[in-house]
Amino acid sequence: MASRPRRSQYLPQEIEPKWQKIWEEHGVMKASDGSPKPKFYDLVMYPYPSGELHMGHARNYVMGDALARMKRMQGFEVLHPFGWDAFGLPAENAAMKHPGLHPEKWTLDNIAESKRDLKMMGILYDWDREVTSCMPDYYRWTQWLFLLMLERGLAYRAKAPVNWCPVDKTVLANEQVINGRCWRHPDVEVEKRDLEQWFLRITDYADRLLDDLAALDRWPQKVRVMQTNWIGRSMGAEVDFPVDGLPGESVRIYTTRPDTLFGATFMVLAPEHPLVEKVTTEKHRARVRKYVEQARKETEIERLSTERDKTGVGTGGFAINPMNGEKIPMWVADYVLVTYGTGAIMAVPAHDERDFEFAQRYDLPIRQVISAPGENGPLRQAYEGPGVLVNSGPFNGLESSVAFEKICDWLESAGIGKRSVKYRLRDWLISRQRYWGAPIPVVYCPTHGIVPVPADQLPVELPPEYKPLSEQPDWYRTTCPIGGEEARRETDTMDTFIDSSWYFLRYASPHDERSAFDPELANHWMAVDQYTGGVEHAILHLLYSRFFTKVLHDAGLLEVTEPFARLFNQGMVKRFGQVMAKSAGNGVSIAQLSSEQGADAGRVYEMFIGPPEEDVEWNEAGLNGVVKFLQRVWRLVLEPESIDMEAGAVVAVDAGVLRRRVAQTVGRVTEHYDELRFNTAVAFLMELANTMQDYLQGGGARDADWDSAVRVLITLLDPLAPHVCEEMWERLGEKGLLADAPWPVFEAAVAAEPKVTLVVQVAGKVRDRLEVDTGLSEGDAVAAALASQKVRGALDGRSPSKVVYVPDRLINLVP
RNA sequence: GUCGGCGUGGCGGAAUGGCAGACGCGCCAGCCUUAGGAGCUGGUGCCCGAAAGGGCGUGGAGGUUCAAAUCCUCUCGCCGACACCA
Repeated sequence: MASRPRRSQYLPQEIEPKWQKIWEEHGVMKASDGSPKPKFYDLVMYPYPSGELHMGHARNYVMGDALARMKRMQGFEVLHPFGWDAFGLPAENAAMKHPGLHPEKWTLDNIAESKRDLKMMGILYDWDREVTSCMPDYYRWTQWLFLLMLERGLAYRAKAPVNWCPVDKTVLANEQVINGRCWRHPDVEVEKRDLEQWFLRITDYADRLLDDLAALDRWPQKVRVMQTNWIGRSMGAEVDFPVDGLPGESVRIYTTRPDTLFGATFMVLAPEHPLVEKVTTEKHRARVRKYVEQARKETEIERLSTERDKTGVGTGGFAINPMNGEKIPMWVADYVLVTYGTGAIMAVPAHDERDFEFAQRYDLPIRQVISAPGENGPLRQAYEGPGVLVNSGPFNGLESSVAFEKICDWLESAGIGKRSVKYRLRDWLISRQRYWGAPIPVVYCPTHGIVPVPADQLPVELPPEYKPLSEQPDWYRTTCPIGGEEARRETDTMDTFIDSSWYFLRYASPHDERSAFDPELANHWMAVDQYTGGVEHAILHLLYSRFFTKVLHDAGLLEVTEPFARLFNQGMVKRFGQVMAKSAGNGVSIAQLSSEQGADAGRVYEMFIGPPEEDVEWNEAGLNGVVKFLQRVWRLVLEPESIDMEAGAVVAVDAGVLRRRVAQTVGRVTEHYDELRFNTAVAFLMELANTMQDYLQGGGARDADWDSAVRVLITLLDPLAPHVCEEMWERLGEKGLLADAPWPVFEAAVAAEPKVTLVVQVAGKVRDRLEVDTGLSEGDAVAAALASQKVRGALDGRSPSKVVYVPDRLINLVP
């Protein structure tokens, strides 16, 4: 140990646990429902409880925490809750791997571990409001919401093709099918089975889910585009094509290009289309059956691949094009999907790439009906653009967009077709043949059919034994709630995305035993003011939550129609070029960081490392830089006399410059925190620290200006490095967060830019400086300057080689 | 293929029409020191120059503007999402 007096350093290992304990004892982040303060709902996506956390997980929690702390200091009543998306497959996998381990135990153990790490990072949540989706007091209300959907006609049962493992006798998720085989039995081919499944009618809300996106102007553009594409609304027409030789029979097709109807040279039915058998002639029957059988076996993924050549078979049957009475051959091909539109299309090879490819392969006729600019002679590829109609009888000469409307009018008046809107969004299949989920609360009664479990009998609790519900007769045997007959419970559980579609409402009244949420409290806290989480949820979770919110609004239980006012997707943390993950073995453990550089350093570093929406690479050297910064702040605040003054500062910072820097920092840091631009906020704090150091080294007095700089520095840094800041407050003999240290306000008098200066330079020689009133925009200020006598004189008829607009604050900061 | 995003020093990145490279890392030189992965000072885009100073510079090519990393057109490269939706 050195005997020379050391500069003091703070020891995170000592002060961090100390403050974490104090915060917990004082319930610092508990949200009060009846507070007169304006509310701020700061939410991070609740995670799947995966156990020990690393710094990859920490990034968005630190962002959420920093914002919560700032908003609290700004006088908001902050709701910053946390919970666990606790149902799901990983728990079942763990249970299968370790016989005797129950998914619930595994899950709750993981939660305890994760929770410890969050606390170790100094993240403050209102733990009184913690929700855990796998607990009966939560899933009871998930079940209640299902019943609400059922009551409102939004839940229904229908047959759907599913992946079935014949050995496990269960349905598999798409992710569990590997090369057409069961993930747990690599020798066993997965079967496609049509099974009765539960669906939610999200398509009823397609228009509203799409149209309301426009109002979400504080969502990333990217997410709105993704949702728009996912919903995929298209405008077109349905048209009936009579089947030749089968009077009264017709095939309905859907097209977005009714203006190309005269170019239909064949028709294609999806293999599953109900009329395939009927229109097929005897001669073609065997081949068609074989093709249909083959198509059924293929997975969705194989079928939808564009890489693949299109295949199909002729049925021998013909349809009549209602526009011109022409007989066109009917084909069956798997590039037409039974689940979209009407499951049948008219093929217009001249104006559709896919039809063109198919026509070429099977030598089917191609007839151009839209003139392509600069093209004559036979088309070498499909022309999908707009143009003037040709070969289209009475509609020749019309522009395609006009023809679209005229032909639709004609179809409607002739009664053979109508305008139609279609979506690519499908209804939401929510039943899962899994144990670890919320049981779907219905009973099958031989007399009364599907009977919802009465709300006062909820929850339908999971049986204690971990075993498929369909193999637990003691559990599923029950009586009909209506007539008391012997009945059977639904043995499917719900998709975990249902759990997460409403958890943000439960936080408003987490212990309510009479309802899923107290409408009054939910209306008080909603909408979420800031929602932060990974972009991987850009579609599913965010779309489902929007759907649930709208349904609850329609049911009169919620005022808002959108749950999340502002959305932010943080980037991922990488190390050694890979995303930090337990499986990759490259995670920086929170426990270890905490015992070495400290949680504060980790927090500040992770915010400083790069733009919050970008992926960033963790590196130790950068972390050490932040450690140095925090230690420097510690010395500036607590022992400024230790700052070496011998060298003297070359740039003398006087009190005026210091004051100005302080005011500027308050303004910029506040603004950047609000926009979650933490990387630049940290840079501004470092600049302030640099200026303060220059001030001391230039012999600046430790007077009121200095004290105010110190106070501002600690306050602004507090949301990111709360432990060390609280410790500094205490050592200065002042109150910190616990006493609601107010957030500094940008002092308008100093902040305002009273003037700007234009520096005019001609040929690098002639210079002039001109002060311009503020109130003028930059462009106007420059124009005014260029028009002024003073500048005109300096220019002497030449044009300026350089005009620089310098805001006053910069001129004063940079001598 | 379609849609979206991004290209700036040795590195992470600032600057969203107004001093390009803030802030940090790294590196160079020096200081201090019972020596140390500590602290302090100065330097650090590239080229010419002893310096003063000058020239060039935000993937590339054009354009708009007094002024462009920023806006527009084309182009090259990387990343992401969707992917036969008729």
